[in-house]
Amino acid sequence: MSEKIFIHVDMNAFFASIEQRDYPKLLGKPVAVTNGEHGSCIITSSYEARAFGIKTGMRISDGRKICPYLVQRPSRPKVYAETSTRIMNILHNISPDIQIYSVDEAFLELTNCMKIYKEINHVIYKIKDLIYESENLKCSIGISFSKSLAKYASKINKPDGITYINKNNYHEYLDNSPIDTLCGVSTGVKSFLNHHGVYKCSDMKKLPISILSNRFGNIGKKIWLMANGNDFEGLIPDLNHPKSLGHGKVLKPNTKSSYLIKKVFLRMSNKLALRLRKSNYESNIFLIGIKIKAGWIQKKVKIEKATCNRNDIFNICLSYLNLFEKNTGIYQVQVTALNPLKKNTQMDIFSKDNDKSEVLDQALENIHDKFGPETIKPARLISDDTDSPDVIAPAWRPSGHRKSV
DNA sequence: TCTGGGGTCCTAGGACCC
DNA sequence: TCTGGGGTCCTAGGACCC
Repeated sequence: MSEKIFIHVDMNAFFASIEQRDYPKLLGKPVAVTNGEHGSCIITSSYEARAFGIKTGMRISDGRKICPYLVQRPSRPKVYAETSTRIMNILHNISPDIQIYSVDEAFLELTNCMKIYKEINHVIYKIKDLIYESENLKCSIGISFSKSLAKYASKINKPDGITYINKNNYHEYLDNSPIDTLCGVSTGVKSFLNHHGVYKCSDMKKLPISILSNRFGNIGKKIWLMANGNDFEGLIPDLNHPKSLGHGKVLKPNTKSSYLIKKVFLRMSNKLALRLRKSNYESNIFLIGIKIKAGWIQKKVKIEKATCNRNDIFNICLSYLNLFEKNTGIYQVQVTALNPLKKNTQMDIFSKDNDKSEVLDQALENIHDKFGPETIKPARLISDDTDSPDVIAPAWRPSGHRKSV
């Protein structure tokens, strides 16, 4: 039985590289991409910036302290999304066995198509060439007999690298690697493992798999197998629709102004409604949450009739908010539609059967499409500081890859 | 020192039923 | 009122990813 072949394609400093590509004067310079012109948090940075110690999540002000000439660029989600879509299409043409892992990462299984390609190197260089010709961007590729090792491999030679981990050499790579280099091991699992004397992957041999599975269930088992180079997980096909769609906003710590809190809920509701409508989704379960000092307090609210209407959603938020004392200090809010489903019927905006607010929403949406978001908005939201630009999340899928129902 | 925003998956345990 | 046993559904919340 021949072994499987997986590759993991990872775009190098994706957003920052796109900025450097589109603005050549940024080439060779330390670039930090932030959420909008005045975003305080660094989403990602160019390799030149990383050389100074710039890291994702760092505040831009702290970044400037270690890298005075750091160039700040507002993120352009639309451009990144379009670029990603083209790249994923290229990959899909190489092999239909694809799992799009995030906006800039994908797994491909080449086991079947090796009959056509003969040499693994031919495929790898073909991918790199096609992406470079199309997008003027570079990627790193990891090749191995399992997904987790392929992902691990793609990180080893960056940028623009190729790393092949096979059955003969995987111990050399894996054994001395810190346990948290594995995808799936973060602070929680890591501290548990450290507590049991596991610091690098080879230490895992000393730990019975049952200890991990008792504590972390199936994920624990999977991590144990990964550390031993025995991960058997295949590609996970893309969903037909997302499992949730939502927005949240971090507030100034301990915000008590109910006016401000409602305003943020209104904005989140609007954003969510707009996004639902754009993809023709609606939902009848909403997760509303506020974070107080002690942590999150969330509630799932079920309504009778599924909706994508901003007023409906906002009203759900308001009734939840009413459960709290007026003076509760709030740190963060969240509005999420769970299990959104495609609307059954095409809405005719001229039909008399549609209620007014739906027609209005449709009209607003058309304006937003033409002139950009929030050309028209409720008076309460004019000139306010609660907005933040849209962000691309890992679950985001290039258009065309998420099959519509 | 948890920075911001948007997701997924999994599990323990309570509610409810016979 | 808890005695026994067994099953399902749902929820809250933890952990992780980019």
